Amino acid sequence: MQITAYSYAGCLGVRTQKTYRQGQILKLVTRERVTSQDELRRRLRQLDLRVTQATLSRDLRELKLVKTAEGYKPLSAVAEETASLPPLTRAVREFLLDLRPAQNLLVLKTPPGGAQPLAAAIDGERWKEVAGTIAGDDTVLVIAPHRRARAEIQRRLEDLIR
Amino acid sequence: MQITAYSYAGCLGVRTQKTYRQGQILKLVTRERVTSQDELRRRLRQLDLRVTQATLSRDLRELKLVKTAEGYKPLSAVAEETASLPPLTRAVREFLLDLRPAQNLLVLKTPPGGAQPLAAAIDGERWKEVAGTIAGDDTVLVIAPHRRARAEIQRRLEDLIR
DNA sequence: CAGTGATCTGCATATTTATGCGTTCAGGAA
DNA sequence: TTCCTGAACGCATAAATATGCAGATCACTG
Repeated sequence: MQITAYSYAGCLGVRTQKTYRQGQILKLVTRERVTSQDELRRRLRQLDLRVTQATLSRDLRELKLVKTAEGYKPLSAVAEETASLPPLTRAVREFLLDLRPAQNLLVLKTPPGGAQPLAAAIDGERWKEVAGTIAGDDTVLVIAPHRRARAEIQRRLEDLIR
Repeated sequence: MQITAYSYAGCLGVRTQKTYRQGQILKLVTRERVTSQDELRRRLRQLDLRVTQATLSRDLRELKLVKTAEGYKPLSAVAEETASLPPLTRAVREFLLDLRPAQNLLVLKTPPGGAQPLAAAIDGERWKEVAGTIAGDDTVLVIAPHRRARAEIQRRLEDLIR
């Protein structure tokens, strides 16, 4: 027996359907690909929820759903907290895919386009162990004066990963 | 000495500034709040990168940057893989904040509006241990026939968290 | 090199999203 | 009750974003 009593949304006064509607939006969006607010509006209409696009624009903002190439998606809580971290921490978590030492050098791998911002973030720290950085498209070369310094930089970066 | 040789973007032929530009976009966007493509266009112009809004629209898509109330943000790799996970896994990771047992019941806490989709996802599994679910706004009550079943459901949900 | 296909980009415009303002109504306070 | 106040919402439209198409340049290939 599935009880499945969705929506006792009426408990705050039947007038406002906002809470119930937003729940349905979340449900819809996590299940299927919805690529525009107007499409969402039509899907909701099938559930007897009639609202305008304007209202959906407001709902989506409140629910922190963002438009991606694959439709609206929740901006995970993880991604959010990210915004308040120090620049280097953010950059490392966002872009650093791989890290390999080579004598006094450190080779960092990132997704395409990620090298520039990662290198910028490292430069921003002004660590004295860093002689310089060279950033391509998906690779950053960090140059240290000697192996000992390289090891220290490596340790710090690895610490930031989690 | 900071070498900081950004941008040897010319390496594939000077003509295309795409790679370099996208690197700068990433850098800009992770550092400051950019709320529209036109604003981004103006910031880039200060770096001597002159492109139209149309190009930025394409860049942002390629870089998987999404528009949020606080400006454009990277859709973290984490959030992405999420899209391909089973519905219940997604729902749990996205919405489940807290989980507490009470005899044969399980009380799940979610952010506002998250209860409906989470309950729907649980229902979708059609587990025989689940007698039914009741979803409010930020709370789901999962009803099991007895404590043993509740423990099993709890175990499965906890497994999904990570 | 001439030819071919792929990529990048701008332009113009279609499509989509955001928002100022006005209305309605629920929930108090008096 | 009657009068507030604030939330929810639609309407109209402004603002922002996406895209079809065409021109330009590059990377190859023969």
